[in-house]
Amino acid sequence: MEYIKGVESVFEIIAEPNRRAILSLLVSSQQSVGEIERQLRMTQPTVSKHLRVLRDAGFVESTVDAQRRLYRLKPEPFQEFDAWLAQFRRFWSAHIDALERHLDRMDKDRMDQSTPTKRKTTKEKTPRPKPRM
Amino acid sequence: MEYIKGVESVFEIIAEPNRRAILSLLVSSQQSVGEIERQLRMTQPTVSKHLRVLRDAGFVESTVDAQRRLYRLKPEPFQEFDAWLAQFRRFWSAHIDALERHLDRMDKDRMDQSTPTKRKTTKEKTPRPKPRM
DNA sequence: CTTAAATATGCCTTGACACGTATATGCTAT
DNA sequence: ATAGCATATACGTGTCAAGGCATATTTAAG
Repeated sequence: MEYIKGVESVFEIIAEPNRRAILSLLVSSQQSVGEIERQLRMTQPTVSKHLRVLRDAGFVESTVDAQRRLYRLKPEPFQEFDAWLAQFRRFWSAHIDALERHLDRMDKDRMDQSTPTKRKTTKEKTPRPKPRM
Repeated sequence: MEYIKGVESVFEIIAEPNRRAILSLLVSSQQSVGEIERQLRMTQPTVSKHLRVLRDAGFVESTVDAQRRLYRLKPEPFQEFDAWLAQFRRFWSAHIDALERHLDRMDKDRMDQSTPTKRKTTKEKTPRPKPRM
């Protein structure tokens, strides 16, 4: 008997690129495992495993069609993600055009917690670490 | 040689619970590393590392205030989530009040919304949906 | 029943990453 | 200069998920 392994959050589910690809594929219509496998060029076990994860998390559901399983989207987890995003939506939509150009420009003075001392133009010194590619 | 570490997508960034906590904390106002450390009860290196990841991904930016670094949100990455969610939004909103009829809706909706349906007439046999609730 | 097709699962290896501890760097005041 | 605080990074370690491969399960058909 198998019991539930990891109750992954919605965020962990969609962190996987292949799973996002599967979800995007299912937007148009339901698909069988084999169809997903061919369109996304993944091996069959990989597709099945991801679908298992997606189903356990409520992203998809399946019906049986002969030897195939047809998978289709379920809406609930997306709503959950949207709910999380909501707390930031107000923030970004307010700043979207004004702040965007401003930041793009360069870094500007942004000090309000004054410590009366000498500081260097309060410049964000983004160390620009290692350009990893 | 140097190992080139993974370029994490915005989805991988928010998969981490502590990072989501930091982001939520910054919604109200900018915070220093020490303030985040205390409020979220994380060790200082952990906070700094997560902030580093968040900054590299464009979720936050920082300014220098004496010995402190003040971190605040940046809006761009959140828009990316919103854009990704958009492809599912129409789908799920139609489901909210008609969950029980969703199997019927799918076929009909595909034609209504002019979805690029490239389905290959997968014949399905009466998908007897199991009553989920 | 046997075979074939489609899908699911188990085992294993590998690599990513998060954390803790220790240390380095940056910044300011004296 | 030196000290001291705030933050950043390096290194070692443990954990866990994703993929490959082999095999089990399911379903249909002969």
